Amino acid sequence: MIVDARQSGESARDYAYRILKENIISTELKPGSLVSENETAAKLGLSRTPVREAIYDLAKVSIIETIPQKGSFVALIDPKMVEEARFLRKVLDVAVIRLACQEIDPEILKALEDNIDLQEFYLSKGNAEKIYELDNEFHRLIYVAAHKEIICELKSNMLIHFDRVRSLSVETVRDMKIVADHSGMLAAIKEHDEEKAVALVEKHLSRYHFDEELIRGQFPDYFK
Amino acid sequence: MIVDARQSGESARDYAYRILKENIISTELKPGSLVSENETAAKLGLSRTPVREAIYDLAKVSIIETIPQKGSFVALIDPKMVEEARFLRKVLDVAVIRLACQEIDPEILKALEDNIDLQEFYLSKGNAEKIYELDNEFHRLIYVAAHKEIICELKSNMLIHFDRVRSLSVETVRDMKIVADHSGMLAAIKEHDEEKAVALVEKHLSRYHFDEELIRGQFPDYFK
DNA sequence: CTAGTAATACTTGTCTACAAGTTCATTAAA
DNA sequence: TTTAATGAACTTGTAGACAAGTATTACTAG
Repeated sequence: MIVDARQSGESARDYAYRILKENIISTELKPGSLVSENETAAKLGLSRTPVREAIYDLAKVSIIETIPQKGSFVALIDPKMVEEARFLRKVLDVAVIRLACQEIDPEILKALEDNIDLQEFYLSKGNAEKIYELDNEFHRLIYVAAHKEIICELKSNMLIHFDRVRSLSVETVRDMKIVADHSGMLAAIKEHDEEKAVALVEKHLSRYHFDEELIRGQFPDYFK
Repeated sequence: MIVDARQSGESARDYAYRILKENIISTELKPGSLVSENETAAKLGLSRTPVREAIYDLAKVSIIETIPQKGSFVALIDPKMVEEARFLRKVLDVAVIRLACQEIDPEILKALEDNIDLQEFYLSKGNAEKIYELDNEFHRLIYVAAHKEIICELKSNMLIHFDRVRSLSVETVRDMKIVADHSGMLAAIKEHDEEKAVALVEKHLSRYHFDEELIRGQFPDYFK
């Protein structure tokens, strides 16, 4: 497990959650592997309590399965679960961008514009990691524009299933297209053009195709 | 706080969660009131740990607000939050019933039919509480039909905001209409008629109108 | 050598104790 | 009387111990 430092102001629980989530998405913690509360607590320099809470959070969206008196295990990749995550994201993203098209706060609009400027900057630098972060933030801002922050949070938790298979996929160079998609969405929001925005969201999501057979061929043990 | 007995096979954590949720929805635990971990644990005959975990779960959907070293408080009614819950329910219910219309397992269909028979039975008996339970179960079954169980769970958690204001509303006699709505939805699913089903879902949800001014007039202290 | 059993080393579930911070009431001083 | 300080009684955050259950391993009996 890769453990980076605890950020200032981060509670023990949040710290444990962040580290576990990162390691699950990257499959540094392999699907099916045991995540012991004691062992994790020791590695993070915490007691069991906050670690236990973080594990429980992850279990709530079935990315960890806890079996009483046996252990907590990173869930095997379950195509059904990946589909639930994909479905949730699509349904909510579409519904939320419709709201954003209807009315948007100038401040949020500014934040979206700044975000895209940064995306283009890092695209020219070829910094994929930064684009990944900005991508997440861009979509979150649309939820903020629609005043649906809690829903965004719920979605994020579920998205772990999706992000994990994404991280296993061969990363083709598609950052350019992603940034262009975002640009188009922002334009649609400015023009209050719901249909255009929705079409773009759907196109955008289609770029993250889950090629189950391919990944299953490479990592058969990771699957349910 | 009204505490009924712990069910067999129910973990301490689940028990605490269930009791707290019921008391929050019924406003037996008043908006703004303190929910002390120690006090709750004592009342339920548990230790702090499982109670703490239950409180944390509720805090995740902002129905409880925990302030470190100060306390955990039942959230005041926040119309924004009620709206987020309503929005989530509508968007998901619509998306999910579309899937159910496309394809439905005969077993689930049977369960839906049985459920409606029971609804009609209890309607004739005038048993509102049973209808409430069957109502929840009916909608859950549609999620099961669409293979979206986890999403259903996430929605349920958020719905607490919605259910709480619903429980504060004067209960007009509308059970009849609700049961009829369900009947219509089932028919639409059988006929694979998506548009009809969606129209019914939207009509159905419109019956749960949140009359903010009315409730605010009656319980001004409960609001944010 | 094999089969069964007992010990052991794990796991999570729960409980209790302590640490750190907030609030509020009481008390003492001006 | 008013005001400021102090301490008691709360709160949650974290830590660690014990209980109960499981799986493995080593050992003993046949």
